[in-house]
Parts: sequence; C-alpha cells; structure tokens
Amino acid sequence: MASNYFSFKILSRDKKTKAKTGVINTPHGKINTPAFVPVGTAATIKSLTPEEIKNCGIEVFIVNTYHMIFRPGVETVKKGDGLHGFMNWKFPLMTDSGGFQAFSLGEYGPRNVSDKSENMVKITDQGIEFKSAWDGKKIFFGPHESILAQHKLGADLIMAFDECTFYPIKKSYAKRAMQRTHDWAKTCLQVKKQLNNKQTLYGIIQGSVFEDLRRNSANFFAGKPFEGFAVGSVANSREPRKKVFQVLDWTLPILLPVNKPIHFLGIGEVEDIFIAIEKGIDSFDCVIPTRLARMGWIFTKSAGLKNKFRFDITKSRYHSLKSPPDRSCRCYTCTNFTKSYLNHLFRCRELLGYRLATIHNLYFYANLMSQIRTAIENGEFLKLKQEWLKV
RNA sequence: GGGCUCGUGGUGUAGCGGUUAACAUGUCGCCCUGUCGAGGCGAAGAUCGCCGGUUCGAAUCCGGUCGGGCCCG
Repeated sequence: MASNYFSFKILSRDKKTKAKTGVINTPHGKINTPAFVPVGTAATIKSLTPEEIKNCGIEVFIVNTYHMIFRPGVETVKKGDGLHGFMNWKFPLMTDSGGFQAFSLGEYGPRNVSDKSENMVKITDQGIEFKSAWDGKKIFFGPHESILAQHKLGADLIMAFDECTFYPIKKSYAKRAMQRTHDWAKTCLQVKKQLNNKQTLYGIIQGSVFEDLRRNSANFFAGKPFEGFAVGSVANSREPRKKVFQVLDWTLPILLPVNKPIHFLGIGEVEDIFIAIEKGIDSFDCVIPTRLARMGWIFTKSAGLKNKFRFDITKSRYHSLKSPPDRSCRCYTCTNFTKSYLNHLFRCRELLGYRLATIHNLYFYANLMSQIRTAIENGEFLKLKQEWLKV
C-alpha cells in the first residue's frame, strides 16, 4: 500500500471559464483532471485486460458496488486483495455507492410522480431494500452497508450512499429524497471514521430539478468533510437536457470555492463533457463509450456534433471500406484494422469486434480529455470547444 | 429409362386444407448518459417454381410441367 493518500491540486485555470486542470493523487497513482472515468460494472471493462485499458490512456475506472455484493460478494473480493488485487488493476479506482441501482433496477412505476413506493425496490429512511436482479432474494442496503462494502472493495475513490430520483418527480418527494441523502451522508462520514477508513469519499448532491433544493444540497455538502463532491440524478433520469446543466449553474458556484474535486455522475456525450468542464467539473463517468462500442458505434471527431461524434460500423456501407475506423486516430484498432474488417466482425458477432471497438472508443475519450487538458493549460479551451462543437 | 425427394421474402428455413403465410439472418431507420445490456424497438420485403384440377376454401391434396438433389438400371 502506497503511503501517499488523497490530495487534489489545481494546476491551471482557464481565464474565461471555470475550466481547470488538476491532479488527484491516490494510493494507486495520479489522475489527471478533467478525467473521463469509464464504467467497469462487474469488475471489468467488458472484454479488455487491465493492460489494454491502460494503453487506451485511461487512468481510473469505476466498479459497481451493488454488482459486487451479489457477484462475487464483497468478502470474496476482499480475500482477493480488494478490487485492485482481484482485477489486477494497479491504478486508481472508484466505486459507486449502490444507490443508483434503486433507480436503474426499479420499475419505472408510480414512484415517478408520487410519494409512494410501490416497487420491487423499496426505499425507506433507513435505506433501500433491493430485490436481487439474479435470484430475487431481498437484501437491505443503507449508508452503513454501502461504506462497509466499499471499504472492503478498497477503491481509492468512493461514493456516499444516496437516493437517485426519477423524473418527472414531485417536489415534495425530491425534497424528501434529498433530506434522506443528507442524513445518509452524515452516517457515511461516521461509519468511515469508525472504520478508520482512508478512502476518498465523495458526497453526492441531490435535489432533482429544483433550484432551491439543489442549492440547499450543495450548501450542505460544501460544509461537510467530504474529500470530493459528485452531482447526481441528472443525466439519466429523463430530465430535460436544459435542466441537466442548470443544475450545475445552481450548485457549482457553491461547491467550487471549496477547492475539492467535483464529479458529474453519468455524464458522457462529447458535447456534455465540454459544457460541464466549462462550468467547473473535474471528472465524469459514463457507459457511453463502452456500451455503444458493443453495439458497433465508433467515435470519431469527423462524424461531427450532429451525429454525436460517432457512426455505426455495422451498416452495410462499410462492408468493403479499407480505411481505418478513424483516420486521425492512433489507437491499436485504427492503426491495425479497417472499417471493412470491423464491419465483418460485428456482422458475425465475433468477440474481437467488441474488443476493438471498445479499445478505440476508450482511446477516443482519453485522447479527448488529454486534448482538453492541454487546451486549458494553453488558454485555448474555448477555441477547442468551438472547433469541436461547430455545426 | 424407372423410382424417391425438394422447390415459400436477398439468403436459410417453418407451416403441410381454413383468420392479414411464421422464424432466423440480411437490408433500412430509431434508441442507449452513476451498465439488467457481447443490445432494444420499428419498417420494408414473398401473389408459397409454373400450368391445370379437386374443394365453400390450397403454400398445403391430385395431375402435368420446369428446375435442383439422391437412388436403381
């Protein structure tokens, strides 16, 4: 175990925006920010080895606590020397609290708009009762359980247990969920202290799409001894796109003066990354590059904003094209294979197709973040943003 | 020369007397933002080789014909 624990240093600030570069130091090495954090749900970035992940330029990824609880079980991971040893990933890691699964695994039912919980996921002031996605067994999961599980998993950066809300939502319910999240946050801090835990704990700001609630939540977390902040329940609950960034406008002015790293949960599209960095965000996690890779979507700058910077390699028009997936890319995939070959692999559902597309997309995201960092350092963030987002 | 089989959307098949002919794949389109996801949804596409007959009704039964395959001489 390395001796240097967490620190966050801001290295440069853009003069015209809130964009900044920095370094998060962890016991497993540093993370350059702004950073993109890919998702390795089940203790793997699907289809890639740790070496391949690293070679894409990825410095950190996030594993899902909820999934580890059921398979293989946190004790098993702990016996395997924590996630780092279990996966043989020697670099920084993040874990999610498990709270998000109340949203992602629950039925999109009545709870959307009412205060009543009538789902297979039952939420109380104590925590969340989950019905296992694998065998239907019910388990209870609260702030205490979440921190304890994340403690055993041993990631460098961990998340406070929160309630991720649906949209649309009644304000009364959003307020209640936020208050619960605050109560749970306090419990998380207590449990962490009791465990003499040295992991870096992020508090998660909630409050849905309501300005006063979000400000309330940001103020609450700004005054608590969390090492970092995360903004939750924004991009994945069907909130109108406009609201997603309004939430940052409401909360970041409160959080930024505290000089702690700020993570934007679930954010992902290229355009969204530029907008969020401009407002002061330091890191993001998102399934987009990896999940879409398995669906045959290849990211390229040349596809442009209107195509969300990607194209579908499975289309018949790529059947015989001998050019690389992305001409301007220097990743392993693009320097060794053609569009035609990837098209073939996807049509045959060959495993290598998923792997090569994932490698490319992660490289694309890591490279994008690197370009953004350099631009911020050179005072050219807005220039780079405009170059990418021009229509 | 004789016998047996098969012929259904681009491709491979199911249906073997009765609603708008089913499925897979392919084509085209849409979707995916703290991963239930090595996907999901949708559209187009066949007058069931051809001709005739039986029947209220035939892709389905019968006869002929053309084409493919197999077997016996």
